[in-house]
Amino acid sequence: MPELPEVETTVRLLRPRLEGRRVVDAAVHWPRTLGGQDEAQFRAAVCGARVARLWRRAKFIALDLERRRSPAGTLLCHLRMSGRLVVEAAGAELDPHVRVVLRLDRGALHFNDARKFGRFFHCADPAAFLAALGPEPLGAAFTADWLARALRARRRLLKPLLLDQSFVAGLGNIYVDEALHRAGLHPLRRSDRVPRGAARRLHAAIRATLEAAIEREGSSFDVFYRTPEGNPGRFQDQWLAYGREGEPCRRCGRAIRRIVVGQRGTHLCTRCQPAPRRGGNAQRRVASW
DNA sequence: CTATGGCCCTGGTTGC
DNA sequence: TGCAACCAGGGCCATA
Repeated sequence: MPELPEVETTVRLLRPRLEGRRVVDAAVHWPRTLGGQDEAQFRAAVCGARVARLWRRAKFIALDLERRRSPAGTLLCHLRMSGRLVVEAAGAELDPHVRVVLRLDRGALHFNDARKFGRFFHCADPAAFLAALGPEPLGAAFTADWLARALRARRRLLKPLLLDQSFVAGLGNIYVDEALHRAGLHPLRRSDRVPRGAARRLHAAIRATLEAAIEREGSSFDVFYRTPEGNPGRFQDQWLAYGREGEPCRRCGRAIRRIVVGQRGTHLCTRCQPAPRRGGNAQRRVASW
């Protein structure tokens, strides 16, 4: 599943092939990819524009567009589960899962998305569109101190909170499990009961995990995620918890367990990530008046 | 405020 | 062997 490291890898590898290119034509093969936007308006917004800059915010890939050197809005792409962006040679054969094609003055950008969850949005003001997102975990605003306070300000289970893009933006199921293992924190811990020192460990773990994953161009474990050059990522070889049910914890040797938290498969070491006191998952409702 | 569950989708896996 | 049922998973929405 493309999460921050996979999206960052996509942006980095796509940048030299996209920046400076002009969109000559747009074909939408699966209209729902536009999420309700009018297809004709979308095509009009994109065709003839030049890709001035490619950037990332959370799991969104953003293409700043220009016409005659003036801003012409931003195309935001979200890969969701199975989306992939690749620049192909002009006239390249169309894979049956390609949902959108932006024909360029040199080559063509193919949006391949088997599960059809990915989305393309054209918007005039991306900052407004992205305003509801929490801080970038690799950005300057995401400090250990901020995280410690933010955890205390909420009363959520750790894992669902870290998956909440309005809390921190960019983590998904894999990297939350990885970061929690690295920090030695149980996914069912309540956020407001995480001590300061543990919050600092979590902060460091999130950053280290993401940086290491970017370094290895993300994680691939099924047919879906590939870099824009067609290569699988290499971080799956270094997973500590995710996808390792029954395998020994790399730190202590105990078998990794899989539980379900908020409908999500969750992987952890019950020795390195001790369960919270009194169950933790049960929201004990105390009668009060 | 927080939690739960449905929905969107399809390819891969599991079960019979 | 063949086929149906099941499931994962990000984000969003309605409901409790």
